Amino acid sequence: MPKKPLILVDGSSYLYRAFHAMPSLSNSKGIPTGAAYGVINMLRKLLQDHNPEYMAVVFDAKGRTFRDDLYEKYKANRQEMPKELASQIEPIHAVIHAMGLPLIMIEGVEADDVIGTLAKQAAAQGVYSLISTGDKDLAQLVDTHITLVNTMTDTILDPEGVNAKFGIPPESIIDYLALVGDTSDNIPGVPQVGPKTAVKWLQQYGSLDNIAAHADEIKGKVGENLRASLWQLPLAKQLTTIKLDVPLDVQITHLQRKTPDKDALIKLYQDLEFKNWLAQLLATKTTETKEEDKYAKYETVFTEKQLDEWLQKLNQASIFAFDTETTSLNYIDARIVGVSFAIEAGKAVYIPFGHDYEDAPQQLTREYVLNKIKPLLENPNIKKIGQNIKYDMEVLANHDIHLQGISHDTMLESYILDSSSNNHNMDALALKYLGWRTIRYEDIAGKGAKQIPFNQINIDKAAPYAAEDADVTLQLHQTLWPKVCENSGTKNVFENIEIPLLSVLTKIERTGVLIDAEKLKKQTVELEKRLNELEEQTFLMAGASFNLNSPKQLQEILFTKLQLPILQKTPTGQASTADAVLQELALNYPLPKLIIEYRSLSKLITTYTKRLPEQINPATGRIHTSYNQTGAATGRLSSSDPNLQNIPVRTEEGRRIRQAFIAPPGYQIVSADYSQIELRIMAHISNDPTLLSAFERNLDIHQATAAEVIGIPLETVTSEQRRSAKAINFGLIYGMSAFGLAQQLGVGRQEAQNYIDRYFARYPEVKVYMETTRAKAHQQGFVETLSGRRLYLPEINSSQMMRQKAAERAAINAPLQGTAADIIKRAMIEINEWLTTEKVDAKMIMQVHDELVFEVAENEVTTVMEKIRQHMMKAAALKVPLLVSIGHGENWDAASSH
DNA sequence: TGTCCCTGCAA
DNA sequence: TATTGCAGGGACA
Repeated sequence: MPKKPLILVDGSSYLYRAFHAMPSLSNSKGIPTGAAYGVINMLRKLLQDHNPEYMAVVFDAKGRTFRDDLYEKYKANRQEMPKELASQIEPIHAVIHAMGLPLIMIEGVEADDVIGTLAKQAAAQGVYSLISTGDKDLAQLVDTHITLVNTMTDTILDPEGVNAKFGIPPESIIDYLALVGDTSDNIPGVPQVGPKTAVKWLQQYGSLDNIAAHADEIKGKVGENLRASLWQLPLAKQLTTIKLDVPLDVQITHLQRKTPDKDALIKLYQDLEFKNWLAQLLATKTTETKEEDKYAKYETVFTEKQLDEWLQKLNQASIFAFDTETTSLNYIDARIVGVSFAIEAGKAVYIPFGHDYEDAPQQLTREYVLNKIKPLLENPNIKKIGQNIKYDMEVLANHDIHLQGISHDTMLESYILDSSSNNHNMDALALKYLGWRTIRYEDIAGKGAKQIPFNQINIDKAAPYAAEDADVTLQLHQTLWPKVCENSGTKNVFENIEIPLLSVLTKIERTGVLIDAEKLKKQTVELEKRLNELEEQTFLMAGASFNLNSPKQLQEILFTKLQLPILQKTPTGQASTADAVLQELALNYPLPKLIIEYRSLSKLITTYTKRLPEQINPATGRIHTSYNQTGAATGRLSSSDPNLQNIPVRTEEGRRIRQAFIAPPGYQIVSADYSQIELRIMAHISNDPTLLSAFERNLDIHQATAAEVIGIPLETVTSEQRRSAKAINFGLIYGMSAFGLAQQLGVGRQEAQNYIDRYFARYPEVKVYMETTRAKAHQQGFVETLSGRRLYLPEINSSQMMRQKAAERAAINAPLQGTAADIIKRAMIEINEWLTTEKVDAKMIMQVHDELVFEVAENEVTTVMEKIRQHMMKAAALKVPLLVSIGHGENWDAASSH
């Protein structure tokens, strides 16, 4: 017989509670997981707190119960279980099984009845029970042997606890429930009798029967209600009474916990994407398997003979994974310290040659190893797999090795499968797809200020880490590649866009951009002078000095000290001091105007004029950005360190910064951008005749839109009307609402709605596109670009309307933004191909979403510009021409045709 | 030192 | 309560 208490879990009550507590949680594929998370979390806590020997998790079975037979309206107003909840039941049951916990469902009764029966059976044998539930109805079961615990709130109810909480003993709970009723179960109770009255009566009369016997004594409307309800109280009592004699096959002794099936749990947590629990599980698993077993098949190469043996194997392989270890994360400064290779899963080699810490063992020299592996890495017929292989290509290029045969990058494989994931690093992928907890860089190099570069790391520590990188990369590829191939669109984008783009980006990044640092420094001095003036004026006007860069202090001055009206709050409830707010306040007060100017100048200085010169690499004299190929869910690139995709352009002072992006002597900057590419894609996809025709006739699209919507001739459109039309055209791309458009235009909601209605009346096929895209997204859970790039929308069927609407807007935007991204990426690949094979004296130096920037030899500018235009135009065949505007000049600003 | 918040730059 | 990004400074743990 059990010594510890028997734990009985009311699974169904937690299921509903968890579902409503976190309805929006879902995994990256949009499968809801909130209820599963809640229930499993509760179970884990229970196991941790009590470590029970005997336990059962009880759920309601499907179908009718005896209560439905007693009372036909029982639970009549309860809605059917939501789809998002129903779909989680199976995984929850699977997890419970994998945890080794007995799971019970009995048809014809509810979970409560099973729990009651088991608890009473246990009590009869002298065994204590702890019932874990969120449902107060079970309080009727509490006695000397039975206690309730709410695992979510950590409250425990024993007989005294019930008395303290309800004011009545457990024996009275049934009577109490019958009096009060239960709307969710559709048990009526006595009208106007709530917890207070029911307790008062029970304290006075002792029981429901005695209350009924004295019903005449109770005065007033409540007394009348009681007398009118008397007939139904016996039934109510029957319904609320938990059955204690359910025929069960199981004995208490059958409820012993079994050993958890860790592999099954790992698989389930992977699917549900419960990363923390997964990591914990793997951590315990790793300590179980001996370290030396895991890394036994990794080799470290110290001799020429060893190297030759590996080279022979690698040269015979058709495909292998490899990784470089370097002195720095900066791809320009990085020097290679060692390389690792893997040809078959589980086996890998690390070849160190640059570890130079004190007492480092004798290694082969860098020159020797690199010379040996160069032909292998440059052989296009031997395919290579990497993780973020762009980085490896760049550092290899630093040593004059030009990687060929790049066929796969596991980071890109992960991205193409799920672009909305924000983490495609190897450790995360290994955990997600292989259930493998890798050695982290921090584990061997330390973190923060104490981190040491790879060349300082002991080879004994570095070798398993480095070899594992190659091994994991290979195994990830083996897992991910079949998934990529499942869908032809996904495979197409991977093979024809993302992989070929790698070499292009490598080249752009390594080339870098030339900056006129002196010009920027001069501008900094000028701007700082003006900034100081503004600061002085502000303090004078505000009557106090404060930190203008601090929104918190500024808010204090504006809204507390000076009592300006609060027009808008930030998402966290603070009074907003954002530009739009200050603009409006500036109409009535002088101070906000100064702050607006201060802010814009401060931004220009700190982010651009001061910062950019600091980011010039001393070795090359140029700025080298990083393009992140997996940064944007829609398929766009992103740029960082520094971000060259948000250089100012809208103001004169901002354009001075672009003037500092210059060409070297004998060269010119050429800038080419797609004109209205997203609207053109919209015309193509929607097939709207009016929109198509406007582009075919090469009209000013905003002017044409204004003419259509207002119903006036093209030439009579005013600039104000054009501005409104431009706002609606942009809004379309973003899946706008009437509210958003109203805000943008500064008009009323109704007026904005009228404007939208008129737009859709003139462009009916655009409306159809919007509606079918929304419907498709809801139905399949993802949207696609013209090339077949997918974007999953996990929240498209969220029960929170806000989230659902946001997902719908993303669904409308993604095919447009994503197709544009696909097109310019194709253009980059074609242009790079042409520049290389024709040995043109021109270099691609930047990409800014719909714009490509080049450095071109002066004497070739005209011909090169024409070629670039041709390549960009034919990067996609749409029903409308892809117009490219192109210009050249001494600097980026001058080259932009504005 | 790391993280969140607010703000603002681009397409 | 319009899409996608990156980054700086302040505030705070």
